Amino acid sequence: MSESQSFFDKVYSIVRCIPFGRVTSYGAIAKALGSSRSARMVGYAMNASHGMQDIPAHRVVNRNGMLTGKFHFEGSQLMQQLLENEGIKVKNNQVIDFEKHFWDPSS
DNA sequence: GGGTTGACAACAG
DNA sequence: GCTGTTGCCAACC
Repeated sequence: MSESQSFFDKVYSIVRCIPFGRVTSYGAIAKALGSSRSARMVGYAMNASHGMQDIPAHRVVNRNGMLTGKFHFEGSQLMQQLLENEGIKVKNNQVIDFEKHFWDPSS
């Protein structure tokens, strides 16, 4: 139970640690988990995070800074709304100044 | 136990 | 520069 957390739990742990007004990418999280190539798993874990209120999945976007998973939210505009609420500008499902708002999970 | 899926990422054409 | 395909790895059927 100490370090035996599943891949999902690890992802949740990192996503939950994303500071306010910051975003990160799936690949960055996957890399932080030690599997830089399991970015898809990160997204899959997010899919299960729907029941997790402590998982700000809206702060997680793809490496391109695009809100790929916005369709998985209850409202198509919910994800963008949350990001804008944190001071992050979103245009056409894409985060503006993604690099500036990017947060390294290893940090 | 095997095959398919997937909120991505990297490479090739 | 953009579109298409492959790779990864764990979960789901």
